[in-house]
Amino acid sequence: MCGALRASDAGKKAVLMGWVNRRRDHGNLLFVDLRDRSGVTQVVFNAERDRTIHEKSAALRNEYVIAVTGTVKLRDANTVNPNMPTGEVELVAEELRILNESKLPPFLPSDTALTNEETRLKYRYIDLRRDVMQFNIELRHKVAKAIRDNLSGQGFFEIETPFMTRSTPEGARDYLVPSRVQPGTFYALPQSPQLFKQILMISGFDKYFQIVRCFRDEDLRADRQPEFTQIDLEMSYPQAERVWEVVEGFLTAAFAAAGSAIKTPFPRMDYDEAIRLYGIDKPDLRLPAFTDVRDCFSAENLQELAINSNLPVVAVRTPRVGELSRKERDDIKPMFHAKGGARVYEDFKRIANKFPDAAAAIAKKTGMEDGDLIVLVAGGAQSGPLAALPEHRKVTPQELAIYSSAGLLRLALAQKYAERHGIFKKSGDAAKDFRFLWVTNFPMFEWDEGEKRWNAAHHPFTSPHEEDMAKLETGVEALNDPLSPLSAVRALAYDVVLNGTELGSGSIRIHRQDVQSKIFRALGMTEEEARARFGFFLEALEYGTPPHGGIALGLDRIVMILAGAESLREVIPFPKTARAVDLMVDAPTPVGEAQLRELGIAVKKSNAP
RNA sequence: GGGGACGUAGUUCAGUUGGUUAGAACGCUGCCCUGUCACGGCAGAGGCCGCGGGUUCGAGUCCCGUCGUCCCCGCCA
Repeated sequence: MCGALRASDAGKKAVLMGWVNRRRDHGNLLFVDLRDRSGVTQVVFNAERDRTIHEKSAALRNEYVIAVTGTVKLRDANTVNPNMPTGEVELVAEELRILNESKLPPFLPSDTALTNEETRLKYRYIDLRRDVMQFNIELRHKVAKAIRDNLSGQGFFEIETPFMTRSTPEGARDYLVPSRVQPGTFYALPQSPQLFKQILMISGFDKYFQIVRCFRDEDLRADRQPEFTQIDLEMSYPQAERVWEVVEGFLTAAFAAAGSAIKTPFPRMDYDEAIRLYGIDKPDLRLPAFTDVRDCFSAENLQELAINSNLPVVAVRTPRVGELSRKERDDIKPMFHAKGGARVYEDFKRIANKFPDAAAAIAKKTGMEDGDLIVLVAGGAQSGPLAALPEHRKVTPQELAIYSSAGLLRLALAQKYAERHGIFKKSGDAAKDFRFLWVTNFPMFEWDEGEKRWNAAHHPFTSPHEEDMAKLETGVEALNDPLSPLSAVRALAYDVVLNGTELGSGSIRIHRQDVQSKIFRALGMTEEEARARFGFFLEALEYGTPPHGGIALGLDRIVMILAGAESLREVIPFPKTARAVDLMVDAPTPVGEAQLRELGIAVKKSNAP
């Protein structure tokens, strides 16, 4: 292999095959860097030593595929290249075969400047030759293998589930596959193997896992692709803590495979606490949490600032941004997307001028240091008096509006000034670079303001807390009430979060048919609707279902973070663009009339006025 | 569905207030070069300024539309 030769190989005969990475022509002396996935070795064609082969080498161009036979030679001390692993040796060419020529590529794998992504994706086969991509794909392989080995070692069976399955609308949109044998009917590609893995528990395979492709027809993001890979697992009889142990086990193995020693167990945090401290259910622990500074102001202060004194006043601290220019301060306001009645007070200096006592108290309470930026988010006075809220509701909708708009601003500011505070830079210390967290006790239901009903926050097979069953009973009687006791039902659901990215989501499932029915009812589904959608599953539940639970983690996201990449596309060999297009194969495409006819499908012309 | 950024040579980019023949670097082609490793030197080729329309004596530059890529919000049970 091109990356394998070392000083100890000197004098040996060797055959190297690979691509011409670079060519340096010195007249009668020609150097070629020969590349394969293992690395690069310098090959020397010397006219003095062998005129014929030197003449032949003149035809070599970038990305030609060649085979070179020669002798491994120790380089002279002054020609050693300490920057490459094979830099102590070179291959003196004795025989050259050009295995294939290459057209002039649109960009070279050896280019230092990165080509625009559109071109990279169109010529993905060339892009993948770049050493970074080779590294990422190899990393992906190692991580997946470590996880497989670890879960097998923990007694899990890898079991496949169907890709062509049943559409169960609700949640993400399905990708549909038309049936030719039964025209007018469709399979759906799985959004996750959720029901199949639960049925595997009912079937007695008490520890299941699968590294499996999932499909969701939703809009894309840097960390969301329409097809993505999950590490899906399920086990019988576990407490949530047991599932977390399993996950911490395989993540430790995966990160070890990537050269990082992470510490377990991961810290845990209630959903409500996450919202209060970070304004988001997937906090990035590398950045400082919020501080509630309402009590730093006097009642008169708050009135003067037109701040609602019943709601929290959140201080967002961004460390070490230094002195901000006037323009930079002005730029903060547009970064703030107010939810509800939330307002931003971005000019801390002005507050300090007007209310020196309050500012001093805030600086002290937030631990503000020189160069730190403090921005306040609070409820406007006009956001009105507090509605009479049921006391079981821990974070009220008005509070949530403040917390979550502050949470978004906190991340946007951290992103914008990443260069200055340097918190996102890898330090090499795994404990600092990888901040894992379990977020637990999610609410079971979320109020859908548009539809005026309750949705499952996780999925409808998630078990509620045993203690909250009573609230479920009474809540079912108040289905269309946003203040229904349903709001206080906690789910036995948990997310694993890394550096502000949701890696995975899981829960203890419902194993009793009567509880499952109640949940469907709470979601506004009639018995008939539930039967029509999930009948097969409800029936299966009635045949001796063991308690069970599990989780699914995004493999792509794990590898992305390990690779230090900004986008999933950097760790997926053949990804899609933001409009879900594969630029290399040019998919999706229209299909022929004949093919459609056979499927009993007619395409409606959509460019009607 | 909404907001924002971008689109100039094969590639990465520059292009001033709207003004002569649209530039640079890398890559490419040819010639020279025996110790380079992001080799060097000389010469050369290479442009539908994304596409369509408009304003103007004159548009890469201003306006409108459109297509494409990226980022964010909504969405992602």
